[in-house]
Amino acid sequence: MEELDGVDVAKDKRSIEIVLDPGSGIPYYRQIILQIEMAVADGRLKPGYQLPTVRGLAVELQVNPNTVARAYNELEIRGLVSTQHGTGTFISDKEIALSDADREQILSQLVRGFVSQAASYGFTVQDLVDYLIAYHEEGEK
Amino acid sequence: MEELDGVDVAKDKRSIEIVLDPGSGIPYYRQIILQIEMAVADGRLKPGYQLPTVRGLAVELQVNPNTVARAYNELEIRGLVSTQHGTGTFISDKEIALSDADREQILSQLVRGFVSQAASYGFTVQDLVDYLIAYHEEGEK
DNA sequence: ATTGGTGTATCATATCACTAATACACTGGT
DNA sequence: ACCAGTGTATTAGTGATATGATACACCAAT
Repeated sequence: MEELDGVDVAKDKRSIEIVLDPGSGIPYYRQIILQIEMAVADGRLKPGYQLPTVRGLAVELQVNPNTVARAYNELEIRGLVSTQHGTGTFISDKEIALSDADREQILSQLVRGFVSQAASYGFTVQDLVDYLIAYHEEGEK
Repeated sequence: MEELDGVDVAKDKRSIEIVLDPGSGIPYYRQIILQIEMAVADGRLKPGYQLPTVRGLAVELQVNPNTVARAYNELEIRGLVSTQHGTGTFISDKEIALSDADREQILSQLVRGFVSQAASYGFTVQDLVDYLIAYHEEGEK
């Protein structure tokens, strides 16, 4: 916590901005999850970074510590973060947290749900493939 | 209900087999929705076909008529079926129920949600495209 | 108009999801 | 050992969700 040579030590702790929208109909704990997911996905949070403490974030968001804890807990189950009791909650390397078989299973389940949902709107799998490819190329430019 | 000349009249009414799994954790009304969605998606139910009546299906599934009605109601909101009070519930042409622009918008939203969700598990869009294509080819054989 | 079919509306109830209050348990530096 | 910081567990209250009981309303054929 000191600066030996005038250079700030990397604290691996970034303040991530989390905002709750009470009128969204989305539960608080889920809003927290989503925003952390996003931050990880787009690189704002990197492996090793410490998340705000349960209490700290709870005060900031004017919410019960349990609500934050629940979000963190669910993120840990998914392997996105790793918590040390008494120390804090940190972003983990998601890639290696799950076995390939697990990832395969999850992906399968996600796709199945997606296809089913889209089918109810009359979309075929071919539609989805086409659109997704377009979406992919879109994101690259 | 009679056969004048020995030929069954086309009734536009097919008995679609719906099965409820009490242990799946999926609500009955949702299971009904899903199975009808699937049947429409793969062509077992075509526009104009009449669905089982609310009461009939309720008795068959040993469930309250309200539960079936709820499923049908939700399907109507999505435009997948059309109900005539006092007459019955029928598959509608979903394809033309929505404008192309609406469909595009919905598809976009679905894909966005799917990609976001998958991203939280560390999957890239490329992963999704690959898997979806595999899934598609799988379904064709 | 009556009747037997259809979907609909209202209310009750059991269960679950979400959040909070509060107390507990672990960790690291002093 | 202490203490200030961290996450955790238990319990309870509120609201939403899912289902059912029951009565109502519409339609078509007679």
